[in-house]
Order: sequence, then C-alpha cells, then structure tokens
Amino acid sequence: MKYKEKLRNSGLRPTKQRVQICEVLFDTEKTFHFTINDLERKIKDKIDNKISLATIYNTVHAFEKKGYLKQIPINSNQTYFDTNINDHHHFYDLKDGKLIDLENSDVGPINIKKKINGKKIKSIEVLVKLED
Amino acid sequence: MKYKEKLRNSGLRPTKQRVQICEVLFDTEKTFHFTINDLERKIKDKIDNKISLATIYNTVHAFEKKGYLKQIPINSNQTYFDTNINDHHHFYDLKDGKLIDLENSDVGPINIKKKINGKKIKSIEVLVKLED
DNA sequence: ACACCTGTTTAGAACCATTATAAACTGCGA
DNA sequence: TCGCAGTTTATAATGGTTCTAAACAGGTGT
Ligand SMILES: [Mn+2]
Ligand SMILES: [Mn+2]
Ligand SMILES: [Zn+2]
Ligand SMILES: [Zn+2]
Repeated sequence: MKYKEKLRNSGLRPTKQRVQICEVLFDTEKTFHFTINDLERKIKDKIDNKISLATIYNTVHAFEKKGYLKQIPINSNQTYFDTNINDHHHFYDLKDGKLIDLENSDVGPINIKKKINGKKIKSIEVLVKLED
Repeated sequence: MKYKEKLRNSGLRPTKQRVQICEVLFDTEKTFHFTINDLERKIKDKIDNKISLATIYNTVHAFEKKGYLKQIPINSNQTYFDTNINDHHHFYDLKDGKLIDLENSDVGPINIKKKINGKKIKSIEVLVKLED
C-alpha cells in the first residue's frame, strides 16, 4: 500500500479510514476541488464501510497541515479544498460556483513590489471571477 | 445630509439606521476592512441609539449589492468586507489575521492568458499570505 | 396634516457548516 | 500480549449568518 508509507512518513498512523480517504483524494488522474460535503458523497460512493463526518474533517485538516491539500481562498458558506498542491490560481464561475484551475503559466509572473517589514510572502493566490 | 442623496439615488430609503451606518463606514479619511462583528462594535462606539444585528447584516448586503462595499475572498469563519471599492489586492497576515491593501500599482498588471468560452472576467483579486 | 402603502427594522428563532466532547477502538512498540 | 497514545465515532455545542413575522417609518397622494 503506497498510502501507508506516505502516512507513516508524515507521522500519521495509517488507519483504514485515512488510507481510504487517500484513495478517494489521490487515486485520480486529475486533481480536483471539493467541499467536505462533496468528499463525504465521494466516500459513500467508493467505499462500503462508513466513515464518520468527524473523521472526514479530522483527516482533511491533518492532510492540509501536512501539505497534501490546500484550502482555496473564496467566499462561500463552505470551505473549498484542492488536491492540486502546486502553485496555481483559479477561475471562479459565479454562475454555477465552480472552480477552474489556472496554471501559473496561464497568469504569468506576479511581482509584488510592496514589502512589509519582518514578514515574508508565503503564497500568492489569484482569484479570477467569471460572469456571462 | 450627503448620504440621504446617495441612498435615495440608489433606490434605498434613507432611514436613520442606514445614514448612521454610512457615517461609520464612509466618514473616514482612510478606507478599512471589517467583519460584521467589527462593524457592530464601531456602531456601538459612535452612535447612541441601538441598531439591530439584522439591520447591520441587511444594510451591509444592500450596500454590497449597490457596489459601495466589497467582500474580500479569504478563508475565515467570518466574512470580511472592504470600504475600498477600487480594484486592489491584499496582503493577509496569517499571524494576526489582518488585511493590508496592495494598490494595483504595487502588484503590476496581471495578464490572464486562458479564456473560458462564453464567460468574461468580472474581477481579478490577488491574496498574498504573509508569515514571519 | 392625514391616511395609506410599501420598504425597513427588529427580536428572536432557525439554519447549518464546523468544532468540541468523551467514550470506544486500534496501531504499534515494548 | 500489554499498554498507551493516537484515532474514530456519535452526538452535542458553537457561532456566524439567514429567516420570520410583527412593529415601525419614509414617501406619496389627498
Ligand atoms: Mn469557511
Ligand atoms: Mn463567510
Ligand atoms: Zn485548483
Ligand atoms: Zn482592501
């Protein structure tokens, strides 16, 4: 099991639930964006046993802390996560609430000229809102 | 009263509460960022009568819809609003949760190369996360 | 000034995503 | 195999936001 290794190396016990959530999140060709509710449904579809909602939250937060998932800064009543952890940006379609990846090369270099004393830049994220 | 005009011209009745909220939001030298909770406290400080929380929510949403306020896309348990409605970007200090304006000129032009069929760009917002 | 209509305010309840709780369970090293 | 710390789980609690419906107040016409 490839995920057992990954989890152990991260200091996370490779429990059955975590490995299964890994399979749902990372066994795909393409990366994707999801809410906890989306993930809950994906899990129900793909596995037979039940995983409690609390465990889904716990696991997503653990994976986010380890850098295996990213939160997407967006105004919504639910938090959006991304399995694409490369630096990249997003289109946000206001009509249907869907996110679309913008590769870094689709946006070009962003040069932040202002500096804040004693602080350094951790990330730069661009959100491009779309309308019809 | 300058705000009565502004409100009437927007199709909003210039009620006592709306005018007072205008004074709290727009009578300042500098623009600022706030949550509903921040605004509630500012209102308590500056005016004598009480304005209900529901009215604060209603008014902020009405002003946002009219374009007098903007929401800032950010992950937080509370929604952040901005009295600066010019196109601009933000530093987000992860340590203390504070937002700092980045003028458009501080970031330089952003060239979105990817196009989505039938959609046009409504806004481009950059969030620069800061750490120590 | 008055009545009337409709938009607005209000207290409080409801909503719902998320987090906290605490008891049962389990991976894993001794 | 034991024991423990980490994890899962059902369930409750939290808290920002939205909803409800009754009271209130601009604005218009008379
Ligand atoms: Mn959120
Ligand atoms: Mn929000
Ligand atoms: Zn993405
Ligand atoms: Zn701003």
